[in-house]
Amino acid sequence: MTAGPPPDTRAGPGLGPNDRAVLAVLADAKGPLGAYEVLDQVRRHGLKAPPQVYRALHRLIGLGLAHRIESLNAFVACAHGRHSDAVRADRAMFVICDRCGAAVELDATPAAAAAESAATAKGFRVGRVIVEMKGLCAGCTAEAPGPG
Amino acid sequence: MTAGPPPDTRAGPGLGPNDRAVLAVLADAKGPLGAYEVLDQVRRHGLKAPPQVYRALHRLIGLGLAHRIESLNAFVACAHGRHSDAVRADRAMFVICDRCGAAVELDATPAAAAAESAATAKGFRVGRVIVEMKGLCAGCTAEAPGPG
DNA sequence: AGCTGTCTGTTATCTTATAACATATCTCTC
DNA sequence: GAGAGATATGTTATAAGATAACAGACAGCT
Repeated sequence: MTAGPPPDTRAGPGLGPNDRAVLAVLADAKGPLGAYEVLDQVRRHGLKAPPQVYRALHRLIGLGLAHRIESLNAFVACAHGRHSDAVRADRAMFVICDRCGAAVELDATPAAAAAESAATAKGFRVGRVIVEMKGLCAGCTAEAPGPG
Repeated sequence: MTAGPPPDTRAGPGLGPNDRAVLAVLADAKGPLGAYEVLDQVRRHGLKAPPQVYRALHRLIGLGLAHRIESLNAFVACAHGRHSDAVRADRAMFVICDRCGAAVELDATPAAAAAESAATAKGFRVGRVIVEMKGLCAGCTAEAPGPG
């Protein structure tokens, strides 16, 4: 038999130990994490430099296991673990609470369809669609002042 | 009468000379500009440091005269010069050509409504809605390889 | 063994954005 | 026109986000 432990394929093929460490940190997080916050958390796994984290993040995003939130320059684990072919990774959208920082992943399909329709009418061929909302989550709305 | 030239109010009240310089650069640009690209262009107006540019950009965005494109960390002049109350500044969306860098501003109202609907159903109170699309513009689609 | 491709480690650097503090300017009031 | 308050500006330093470039390790294949 070969020496060494068998590869851990829990999270799917093609993931190296760095990828799994980064994914685990994102999955445990309460909300979106900046790349350097991830780095702080994975130092105990031996990762030391930004490129290691960014490489893992890029792979995870490519596999649909994580998402980048553009308006925060931050990253989250995908709420679905892994997207099926039917639910494309780039059809996720986020609502982000300005008060508590929580980010909730929602299906972007209807919004993306409306957006894509307008773009296609202008002759654009659309690839990725980014939809992000800022506001207050249910809990923070209850506590915050405001109309009605 | 007071000494000195009368205030230039072409672009509206409340704009200082820095704001007008930054806005003029954005309006002349072929596409979205990074804050440091703007800075390079306004050095001839005497601006020297990033905070001067960022402060002007923040004011312009607040007034609806410019937009930030989150996925590019870049800025554009608003295509409409100034939004009326009826067409809210935060109801603009962008399609960005990955090949030539062009960014076209479109009305985000239908897409934003669809997105907001999903968020409201989860108890969110929505403020700003960000919709950005990446892809190929009509011209670049014609030149680029691909299906159909 | 030798080749190839992927993943990893490391240093240095680049880009983007803001904190903090000082100075000036404008306007309103008395 | 002197003083107070708000707004705009200038400047230095630094925080935060991201990548280029190169070196080493390791698996699978012929």
